Amino acid sequence: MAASIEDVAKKANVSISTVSRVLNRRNVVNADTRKRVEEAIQLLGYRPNVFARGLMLRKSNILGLVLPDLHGEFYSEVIRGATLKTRELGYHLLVSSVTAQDDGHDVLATVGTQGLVDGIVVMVSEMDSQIRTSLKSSDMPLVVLDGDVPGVMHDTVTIDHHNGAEALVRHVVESRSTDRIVFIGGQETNLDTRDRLAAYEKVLTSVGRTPRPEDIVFLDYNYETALDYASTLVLDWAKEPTTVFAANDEMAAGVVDAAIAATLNVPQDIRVVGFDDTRIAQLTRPRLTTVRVPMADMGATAVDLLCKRLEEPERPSTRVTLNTELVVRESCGSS
Amino acid sequence: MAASIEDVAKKANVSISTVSRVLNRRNVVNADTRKRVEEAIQLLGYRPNVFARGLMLRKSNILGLVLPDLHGEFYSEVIRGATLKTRELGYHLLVSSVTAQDDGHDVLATVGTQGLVDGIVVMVSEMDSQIRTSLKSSDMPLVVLDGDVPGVMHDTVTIDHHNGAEALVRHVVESRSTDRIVFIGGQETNLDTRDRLAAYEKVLTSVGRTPRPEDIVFLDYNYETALDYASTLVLDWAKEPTTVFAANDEMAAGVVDAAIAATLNVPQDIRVVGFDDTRIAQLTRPRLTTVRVPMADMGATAVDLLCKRLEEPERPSTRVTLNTELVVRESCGSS
DNA sequence: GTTGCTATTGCAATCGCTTTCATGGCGATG
DNA sequence: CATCGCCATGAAAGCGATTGCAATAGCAAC
Repeated sequence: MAASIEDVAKKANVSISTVSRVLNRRNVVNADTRKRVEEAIQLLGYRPNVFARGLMLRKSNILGLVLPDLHGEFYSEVIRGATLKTRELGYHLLVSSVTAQDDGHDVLATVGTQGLVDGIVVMVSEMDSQIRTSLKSSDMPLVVLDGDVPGVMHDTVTIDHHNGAEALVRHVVESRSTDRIVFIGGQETNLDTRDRLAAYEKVLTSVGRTPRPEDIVFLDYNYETALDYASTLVLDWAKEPTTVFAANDEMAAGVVDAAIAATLNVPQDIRVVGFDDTRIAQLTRPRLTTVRVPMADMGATAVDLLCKRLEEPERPSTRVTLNTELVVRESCGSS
Repeated sequence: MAASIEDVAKKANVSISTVSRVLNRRNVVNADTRKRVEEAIQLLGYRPNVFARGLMLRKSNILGLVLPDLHGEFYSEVIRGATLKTRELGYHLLVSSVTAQDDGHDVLATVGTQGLVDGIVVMVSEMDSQIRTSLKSSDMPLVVLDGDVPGVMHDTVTIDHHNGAEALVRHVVESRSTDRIVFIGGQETNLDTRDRLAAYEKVLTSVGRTPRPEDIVFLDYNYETALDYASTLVLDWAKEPTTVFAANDEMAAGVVDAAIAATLNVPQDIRVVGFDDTRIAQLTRPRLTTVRVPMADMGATAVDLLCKRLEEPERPSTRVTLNTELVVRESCGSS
């Protein structure tokens, strides 16, 4: 049985109040007394009980992180950034994923058991997610990663589109002005996909071209799916000058592999660009032109924002936009 | 302010004891009463306060997961498996990483604050890690992932070497009996690296060959490092029939890329095999012969084991060995 | 010698919940 | 009709901290 504050008090010959005071650096405690208490603490290896503490303080020092699903490098990096920052700020991180079946069935149940976490970082990748409604019924400090939850007060971390998606499409449009550009997204309801598609349409429109519905398709962000899909179409695409814009690197890699399997040359016969700049982007041959997304930074920034709000609950809600960067490699034939 | 048990009691016109009883399905509560209470709970959206509960029960329903570092797909998958299983079993998962600087400075402080977690899953990848000593001073239920902590009672999840590392080396030795085999490990103190090296030495010895020190090198599991390292040596290697056995796929990919950069052909001029069968293994050209490691399974199994122990603290400590599988692709020239 | 401060420290209430023990009601038994 | 035992429920004692308030002591000022 671990030592309690009472054990410490006894050993140091003081009351528990005094022990608590030296622990919380409150009202001055006499130097001698403090020393005695500290020795006792040391001696007994005493650690305050989180529960008792939380009960009084109504604070757990635990942050919740809810991700749509924990697949691939993207999420891995977000978690990594979040973990490190959490640690740095003296908190703990409770990670939870929301699987498809259980679409936000109850985020609050997962992570929001009364008092368990002081606040949460949520990545809501689906527009119509039930997470949103769950979120509304809570008044827990909230940071939304790469999205928005209308009707709920929260801070936000997003990535900029101007230097990212738009720059990418602009790059393609400018260097390959005659190319047909095929957009391959993740799920149609996915927010990132929407944003990237919006950038695609915006840039095309800005140069006087009209996005064609048949050039836009929604898959699921996976390599295999993109590979399968592209396999049947890649020869068609290659009949005219075409660039494929995949909403993430995995799918881009799938397209590249489909092209290669069809004995096409990338970028000579067909061009491919991806998104995220994960490790994958450097491993395909040719390497992928893509947009670098500061994945770990996103996690870290979200945690940072959350902690700021915990310290100062009344601060106006903020939105931090992280920079992305166009990374030109060989897969788009213009490096 | 969230509703407390007392609010529920009042609304249902019973005492808090009764509310507590219907919550904990203990001694039979009269059906009518129970119904009244349940309605009140529903109505007020009452959720028991974790702290008050934990204070009495000395149980948080939180599991800790401590990983050496949160890089790459390997860890991402472990976390994924662990999260899902944790969720399934009704627990929460607190994830923490141990960075190099802070080498297990105090795992217990990180994850083991008095009572915060009910037990932990630890991946100790360094042999001399201070984590080990930290661990000894705790008597928290513990599951060690892919390793061992002598002197501390714990359950263990490992991967089998026979069907994995050894099969891989055997495959190389048998299909390319004249090849020099270069082993590229992660850090020399890393347990996985030790295991894979052991397999390498064992198989070589078993066929009457003597492992040569100059064929064994320790890097850091990273693509870039392996790329740099291999760049300077790959032409040398290629002078005689050589297969490079990298301790993970990332390094293998680095070697492949170094070879390609040197205008060598893989597998004609030099062969490369990796480990883990991460996504990367399918993206390199040629694709990597490697060993499939059930990464998500490892996380899930560890969590499972931990929960079993929580339910039955006195059960004998167990060791679960997960199967790995040789995956032969093109990079080793024998498919 | 009182009185008034200040610096320390202790007492006790409180947080929300679990659980032991006591109580009251009631049908069954002798 | 008194006794027993069983059910269902309430009262109250913690669990281990924090913290407002009271108490004590030492000291200066009048």
